[in-house]
Amino acid sequence: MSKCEQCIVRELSSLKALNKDELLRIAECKTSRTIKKGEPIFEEGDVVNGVYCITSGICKMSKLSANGKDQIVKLIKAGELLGQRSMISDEPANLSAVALEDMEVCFIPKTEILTFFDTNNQFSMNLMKTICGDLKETSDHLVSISQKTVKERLAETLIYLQDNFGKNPDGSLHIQLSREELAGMIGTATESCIRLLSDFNKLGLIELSGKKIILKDIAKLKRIAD
Amino acid sequence: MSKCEQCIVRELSSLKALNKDELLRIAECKTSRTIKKGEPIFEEGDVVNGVYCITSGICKMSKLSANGKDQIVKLIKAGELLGQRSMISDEPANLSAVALEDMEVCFIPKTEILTFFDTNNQFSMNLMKTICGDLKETSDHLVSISQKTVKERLAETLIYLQDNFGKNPDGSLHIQLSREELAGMIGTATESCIRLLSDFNKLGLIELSGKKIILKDIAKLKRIAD
DNA sequence: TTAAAAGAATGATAATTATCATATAATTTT
DNA sequence: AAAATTATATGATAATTATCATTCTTTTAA
Repeated sequence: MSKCEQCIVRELSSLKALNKDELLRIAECKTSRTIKKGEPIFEEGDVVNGVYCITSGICKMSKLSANGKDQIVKLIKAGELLGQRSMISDEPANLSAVALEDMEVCFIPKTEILTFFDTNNQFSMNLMKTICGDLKETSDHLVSISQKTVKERLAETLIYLQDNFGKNPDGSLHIQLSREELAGMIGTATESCIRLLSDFNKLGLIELSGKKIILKDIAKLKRIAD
Repeated sequence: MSKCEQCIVRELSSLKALNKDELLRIAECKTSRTIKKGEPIFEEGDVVNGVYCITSGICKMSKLSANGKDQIVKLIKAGELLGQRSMISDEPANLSAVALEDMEVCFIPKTEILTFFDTNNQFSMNLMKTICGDLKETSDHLVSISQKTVKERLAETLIYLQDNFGKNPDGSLHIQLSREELAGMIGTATESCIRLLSDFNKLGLIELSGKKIILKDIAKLKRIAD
């Protein structure tokens, strides 16, 4: 079992405030797990007694609405923590976390995290700032969904995906979302999403080849997104 | 100047974790202010170097979108704190806070709050839980705006307003929102909101008399809201 | 390798929602 | 109290978005 010292999560998340001793304690109590693409890490309503460190891979956090559609609230990638919110609130998970590609995660029990919270001020401040950042992002997302058209949101989302998850050597978006998932991100019907992608394609803003999406004219996409 | 001990904010917010000494320190450094209905406490982009305790009144937190519409993200009432998020993130305010009725607020400087954060674990845990609660609420709001129709959201919002802000002796909603503001809460055009209120009125779900809204059939409203 | 299943694309159409115009009511100002 | 301003209401219409049906394509499984 690795000692967590070289871990990307340690480098990027609130855990960067932990010292060697604290990291050793985590290394001893953590459990690692592999999650295949499409599988859940946890689901809405599950009691998650700790946090997951994402060592590799990407997952979506989504909520099933009454009409059967899955709204994607957030994407999470390697280096981030998962399940902080429900651990702190002491509530079952509000969202499901499902792998978008194969993942490696480590689970750290709640008791351990709460000890750090009490004894390491920098850690608790980091955790706090992360959650505050999430809150700001979610508020902005809310305003965007509420006030922008589907077309604007699609353009905005495509740019977001490229900026945050990068592109493959061939220039296509690295993150692999089905049309249904992309629709679930922007909050629209799958067909509407597909139609607009076709439009963007015809206008030369993007290029579609199979599942792959290549952004061709980012300036124009940005102008559409506002 | 009051000593904060009897204050409703002390009773309801994260500040309940503070002891007498800590309350005295706040009492000494706080500044009180009256805000008239319609006036801002702070605006999007302002640097807010502390938090506001809401002693009385209600305010809306909103964000102006590119198309000139004001999206209301959250309502805040007496007993709550304002500006925690941007204080922790160390960023300018992401939302504007505008009084919906005359308000009394006390301002506590950031330095003071951060001292408590470092020295009083219960306080920092409370603050954390509050922000986590906000995050959950905002996520749920996001899913609702994204997946529900305007009609469903209107019904949902009317019930929310009555549940959280109560009703007057005549049975009307206590909180006074203009049609434009109500539209800004549910994320729709003012005219659409007015039209649906008329429909609800004709169906006997609510009663409109001037600005006042009386909920007549909560069960049916709930059924519409899902 | 072929059959079956799932995903993507497109057309036709309906439903929802926004916009513009205008009328009426309420509130504020003079 | 009258005039002016603002808020609310409603009609007509346009734009956006969803839904259902169907075809084509890709992936998965037999």
